[in-house]
Amino acid sequence: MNDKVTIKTIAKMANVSHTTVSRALNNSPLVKEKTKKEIRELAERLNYSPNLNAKALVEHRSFIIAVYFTDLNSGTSPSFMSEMLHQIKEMLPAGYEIAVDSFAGLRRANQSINLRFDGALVVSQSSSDDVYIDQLAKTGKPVVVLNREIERDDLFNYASDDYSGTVTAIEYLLRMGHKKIGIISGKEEFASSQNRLNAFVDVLNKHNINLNDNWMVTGDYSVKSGYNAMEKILNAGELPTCIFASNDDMAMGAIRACQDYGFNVPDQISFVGFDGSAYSNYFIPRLTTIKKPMREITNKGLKTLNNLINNKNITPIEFMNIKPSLVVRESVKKIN
Amino acid sequence: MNDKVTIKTIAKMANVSHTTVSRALNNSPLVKEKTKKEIRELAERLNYSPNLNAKALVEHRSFIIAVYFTDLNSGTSPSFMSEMLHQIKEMLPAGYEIAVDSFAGLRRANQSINLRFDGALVVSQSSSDDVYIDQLAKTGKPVVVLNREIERDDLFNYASDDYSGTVTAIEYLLRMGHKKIGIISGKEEFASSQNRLNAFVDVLNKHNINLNDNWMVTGDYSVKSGYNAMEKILNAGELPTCIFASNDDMAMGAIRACQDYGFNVPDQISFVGFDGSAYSNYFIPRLTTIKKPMREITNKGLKTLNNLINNKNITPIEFMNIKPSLVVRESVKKIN
DNA sequence: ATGAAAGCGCTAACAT
DNA sequence: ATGTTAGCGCTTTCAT
Repeated sequence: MNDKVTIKTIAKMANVSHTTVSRALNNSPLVKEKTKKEIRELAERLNYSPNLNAKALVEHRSFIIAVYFTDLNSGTSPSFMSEMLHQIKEMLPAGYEIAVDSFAGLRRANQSINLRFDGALVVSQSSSDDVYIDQLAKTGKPVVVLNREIERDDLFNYASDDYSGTVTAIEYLLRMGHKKIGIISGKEEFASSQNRLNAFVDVLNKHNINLNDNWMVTGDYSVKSGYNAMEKILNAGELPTCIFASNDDMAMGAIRACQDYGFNVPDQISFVGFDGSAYSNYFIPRLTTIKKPMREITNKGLKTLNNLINNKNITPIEFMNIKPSLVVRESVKKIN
Repeated sequence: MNDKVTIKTIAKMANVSHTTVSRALNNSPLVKEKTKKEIRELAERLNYSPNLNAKALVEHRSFIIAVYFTDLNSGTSPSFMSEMLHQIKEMLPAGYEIAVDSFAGLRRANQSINLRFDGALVVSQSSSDDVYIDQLAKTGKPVVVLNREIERDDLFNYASDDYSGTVTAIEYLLRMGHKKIGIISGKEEFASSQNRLNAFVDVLNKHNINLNDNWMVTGDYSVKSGYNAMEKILNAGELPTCIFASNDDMAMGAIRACQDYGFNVPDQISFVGFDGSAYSNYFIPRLTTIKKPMREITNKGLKTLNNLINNKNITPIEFMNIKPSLVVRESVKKIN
């Protein structure tokens, strides 16, 4: 255990002041090349690694990027989360850590946000996040909100256009001849659920198609909730010819329920999901779905955050609603 | 923006020294209750929040728990990862951050481990992690390795017993009358793949059942790789009556392939998976699988790490291989 | 091109 | 019960 090699250790060995060591290690032009080289070699040999706490204290930055999710164990699909973290980590400059946390966790523990971060990336699902987003914004540090449209114009914000994605889905169903259309909604407090539900209602209204209350049920975005929701529909009398599920996980659960109750998908009941999850293409039947533009959203967000942190920010605050796309596979049957 | 409220700000306002403020805020018994109360109220009112960098510098700890995965975008199943992070976050004392990182990321960027952490939790899949685990161990700080059995006895280590789990699976298949058994292995460099493959071979040998090379293929734990692997088996001539897939994701991909090639599962080909993933119970057919004891592993690991960090450690270093359990569902058919 | 000294915000001896 | 002082490891004036 090489006990605490600091710049002073190196300074002594190199017969220079610790100031010079600091400058050399930070590649300051003020230090002679020869000296720099010596010091660097020494640092390498001693396995020196700077004390980030000290550096952070004096530089007023922490080398930490906070990544907040609405909740870590529900609502946010695991594959979304892991892809997100991977992408963030890859795009971040070396030396930065990502601190993962959730607003739901803070709420449960009655805590406030941690103030030690240089920039925050919020993957928001619910307007209940707003109080925390506000706390983050008040720090004056760079904050970028992803995934959900927020009602403030002082923060960069990139989201997927859930409304238009749902319109695309429902219009596709109509084109395929469906008129009896049901919906399995997601968590009621999630903006995405609300937007998708609103779009669903609007499109059917626009086409003068009656809404059947029995065919409109609510889940919580989990596979199991999709299963339960579908059971309700299956037990309610007349059946719809197709279901729009607010996400792929619930669609899969619901299709499972159809199978258990002896209904063939898509012959008797068709399904459209939402997300474009990794499993959707391998499910039986392969799921027709609306693919969320995750990569684009994350990419945009991280570029912006990096710029903000490095003060390379010239662009004004921007909001972008990125359009998802329809992926046609096997779970929707064309009917006359 | 309340610019930098420090203990000195509070000290001045309360007409005490900053030391007293520090003590009061840390609930030292040396401070009079009345003074404490005043100071606390003042802190609250001023929205004071301690500078963790300063605190970390002087206390020689950082309030950061490092969580390392082998890779963030492959090998580690997303649902495993998100459940893990959730559990970790819930069990951690308030004020701690979790810094998520991956060894694969470090390798790609040619970086070393970050030294700013009070304890590290390693979710290891591969022996290629060992070089980094060694770096972590050398810091002398608490390190707990999860998920994979490591070949050193100076670190706490909790893993799932992949070998025995696979034995259970294969013996179940034999009991169900199967003799023509194939395997789809996971990433070759992953210990879990090797252990599962070894157990597979050993059990069949023990029962004097021939190994058929055509029925032994390798994937990479992804759904897609399961699909591709199964295609190979399907195209290779005589078919096995069942397949042991090294994880659920590959099983699902493989079943998808069977479906596409017109084979019924489980009537023509049976399947056993491994993991007990969230989707396995909703797949069609519901997947019979070996459930990894994730929760137990994570729980054990975190308790130990917490104890280690708080020096409550009396137990000697321990290694535990926790046994997984068979979950019988619908993907295995009994044959005469 | 290099060094001396100050200070970031906090805790901890060591007074009193 | 409270204050004074020093110091954690680093960067940054200000000298030289």
